[in-house]
Parts: sequence; C-alpha cells; structure tokens
Amino acid sequence: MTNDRRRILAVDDEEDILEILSFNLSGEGYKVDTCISAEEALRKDLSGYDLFLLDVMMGPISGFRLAEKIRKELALTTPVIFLTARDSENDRITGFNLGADDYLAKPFSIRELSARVKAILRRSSPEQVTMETVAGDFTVDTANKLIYSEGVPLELTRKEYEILALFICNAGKIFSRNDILSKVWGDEVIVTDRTVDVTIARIRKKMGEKGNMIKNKSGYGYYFGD
Amino acid sequence: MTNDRRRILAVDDEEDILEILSFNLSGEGYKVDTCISAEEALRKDLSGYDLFLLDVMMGPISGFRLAEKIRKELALTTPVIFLTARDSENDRITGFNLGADDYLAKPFSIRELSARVKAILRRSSPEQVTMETVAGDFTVDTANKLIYSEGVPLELTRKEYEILALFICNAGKIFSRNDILSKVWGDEVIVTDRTVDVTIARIRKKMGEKGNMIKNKSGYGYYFGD
DNA sequence: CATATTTGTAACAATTTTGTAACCTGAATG
DNA sequence: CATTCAGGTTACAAAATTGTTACAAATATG
Repeated sequence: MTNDRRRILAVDDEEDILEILSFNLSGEGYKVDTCISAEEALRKDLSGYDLFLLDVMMGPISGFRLAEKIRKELALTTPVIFLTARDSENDRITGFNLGADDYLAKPFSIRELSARVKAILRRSSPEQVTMETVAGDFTVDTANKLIYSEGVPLELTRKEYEILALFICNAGKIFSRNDILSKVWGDEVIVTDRTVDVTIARIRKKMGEKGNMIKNKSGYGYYFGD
Repeated sequence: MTNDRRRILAVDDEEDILEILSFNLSGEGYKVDTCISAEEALRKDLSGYDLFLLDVMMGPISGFRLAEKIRKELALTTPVIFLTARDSENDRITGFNLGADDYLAKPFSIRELSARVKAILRRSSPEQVTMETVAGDFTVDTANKLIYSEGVPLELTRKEYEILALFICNAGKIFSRNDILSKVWGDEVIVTDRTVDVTIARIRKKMGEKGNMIKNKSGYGYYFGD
C-alpha cells in the first residue's frame, strides 16, 4: 500500500495521553513521536511529519498557537488534528481558520482516533509523482489517478480507480472483500461487501476484453493477473 | 458470504440486552454466545472469539475487570467493545488502558451496534503471513491460498486447499477423518465423513501423477508423504 | 436549485463448490 | 468361496459464491 511508514507527531501535556496515542498508533504501523509541550515540538524538525496531533489546551503555547506557527512560520501544509476537551463553537472556528483537518474531543475511543488518522492520511496521500507500470500493458499513474490500458486511459471513477490501482500494484496478491473495503472505503464507512462485487463488475466492463484480468478465487477474494 | 462466521461473546447482566444483541447480530450472520455475568464468561474457553461485547456495569466483576483478565491473564488480543451507560472521562481512560477498541453508550441503536461491530471485525481480520515450503516439490502460499506443485499452482477450491495445506504442512502425520473434519470444516458443521474421502479424491485428481502422495493408512486415516 | 455522476443495495441469474448416495474395487475375514 | 469392510469413484442435488442488472440514495456540477 501507499503506507511507507507515515510519521505522526503528537503533542500533549499529559503523559498518559501521549502514551495512549503512541502505543495505539504504533500498533497500527505508524511511526509516532511525542512531545510534552509546544516548545519542545518547536525545537524539532517538523518538516518530516505526515500528521500532527495537537492538544488544544497546553501550557504557555496552546495547540492553536502551535498550529499557527506550523502553518505560517514554517509554511507547512501538514494536516492537523486537534485534541480537545472543549467542544464550543469558538474552538471550532479558530481551529478551522488555522486549517484544522479534524477534531477529536477528549475523551475519545481508540477506534475513533485511528479511524480519523487513517482517513486524514489517506486523503492527504503524499502522491509521489511515481508511475508504476505493471503486467499486461497496464500502467498506473498515481499522480493523476489514471490507469492506462495499452496506453489508453480508462474512464474510472474514484472507487473504481482505487480498487484497480490496488490490484495492479499488487498483481497476483489476493484481496478479500474485507481487505478491499478496508483499504478503499476505509474503516469508518460501512457498506455491504456486495458493493465490492458490483464495483468490480463495473471496472471489468470498462476494461473491455481485458476485464477478465481481474480474477476471483471463490471463497477467498479477487486478484489481478493473467 | 466471505464471512467465516465470526464469533462474538456478549456479556451483560441484563437478559433483555443479551437478547437484543444476540438476535440482531445473529441476523447479520455472526455466531453469538451470551453470558449473564463475568464469572460465567470466565468459565468458558474465550480463545475462540473474534470480538467481546462487555457491559461495563455488572455484578461483582465489572466489564473493565473482565477485559483486564482477558487481556492480561488470558493474553488475548481479541477486540473489545464496551457497553456503557456512563460516559465520564474516568471510564474512558480506564478503557483505554485495557485496550478498548470502542465504546457504545446505552441506549444504542441497532444500526450503530452492527456498524461498529462490523467495522471492528473488518479491521482486525488481516493476518497475511508467510510462505511455507515442504516435501516433494510442494509449496504452500498461505497468503494467497495457493499450493504449487513443482512451481505450478494447483487449482484448488477452498476445502481442497485447506486439506492439502494441512497435509503438506504436517507431512507424515496421520489425520483421521474426524481430525480433518474438525480442522477444516469446524466442529459445528455436520457432514458425513465420506465427504472427506470424496474431497481427497478430488484433490488427488487435480494433483495428477503426484496424487499418490496423499496416502491412506487403512483404518486410521490420511497423510502426506513419499 | 436542477441536473448529471457516482455510489450503494436489493434482487435475480449464472456459476462454482460442496455434500450425499450409490456403486465399485480389493483385501481381510470366516 | 461368500461376506464384510474400508476406501476409491462417479454422478447428481443442494448450497454457497459470484456476476449482473435495475433502481434508489448520495454527491458533485453548473
């Protein structure tokens, strides 16, 4: 997957929270660094992170102010999720002006946390300008979200593109319906697994005669191959 | 369905709640067991479940304490969803440390329930592992559910694959029909033991000349070897 | 806000897999 | 020998899985 070990920086003045964040997100495969204060965070090189988790209420420099510095002084567009106990309109407004990508009100559940993190990171995928070419004259252009079949671009919708890209980039590997749902739809969204079948039918149709390159292994799932 | 019949254990001291949970989740295709107390739950073999739904407020042993035992004493990483009427900071914190995967505040809607259950089970499923190579030019690829004979993949169905994988990974070991039924079909499914013979005949045929590598020791069972 | 696209679901059809019964073989039993 | 028993095979039916279509719901677009 696109997951090249995404890096997350969590800043909170409560040791407990930092540990919870670190433990759980590490378990999900992220590389997590923590800071006990905004000051400590500002002494680090913040350019290498893919996401910031900032507590709003912290010592002398609040999460809002820290985000402001990150955005304006450091000119980073890295996504930010604020952790906050408060839930007032004002907080929200301030947060949005600083470009908050999401809020997580404490207390939050682990599931809630990782779902949002995953969603945000997926949305803001780094999009390397890579071009991966694979079996059977299929080319995936991840930068432009295009898949070429023998040089001709397929007219795929978003979900269709993501599934086919997943398949082509992992040719031969079997994906169960759940794998696909989790990677393409994400864990927050709840849809029937038959949705996968229908979407794949649509992709196959758009692929024309090449459609049979998406194989199904009964009882296990789908995969791409000759 | 791809659902390998996920098993859920619901523990709550209210009979009504248990019935609601059981009825609705069964209807969604899950196998649901229920316990009216933590003590009762602890008397069961808890290792076979895919998810625990635990009421927080119960008799002498609370849901939190039960989860703690499950995690620490039984060393299970099975996901847990707490059912709770309370929603205070303390509850949440306690839950975190025990690795709660989610909370569901009573009263909850059926839709909410099944959405969360589904999401949790989906995310906790992936277990793509290794490649095991074994005797007589046979290779088992457990990730893609493929078995290669001299480098050429066999076209096996689910049951066929599981039986042959079992044999190859335990070459030389004799499996009675009951062993095979238990491991491949599971203990709840009831099928004739002649079904095993038929399935093995099918595997042998697909293996071609190598088919005779599945041996039978009359009166005892089948095994794999030269 | 009206219109076009995309996405999700349900229903039904087609296909594949699985289970059973019946029949066949050969060795062991008596 | 005839008989029994275990296992091999085959053909067919039942069940499960997948493919497809049509339509409703949700989103995006102008």
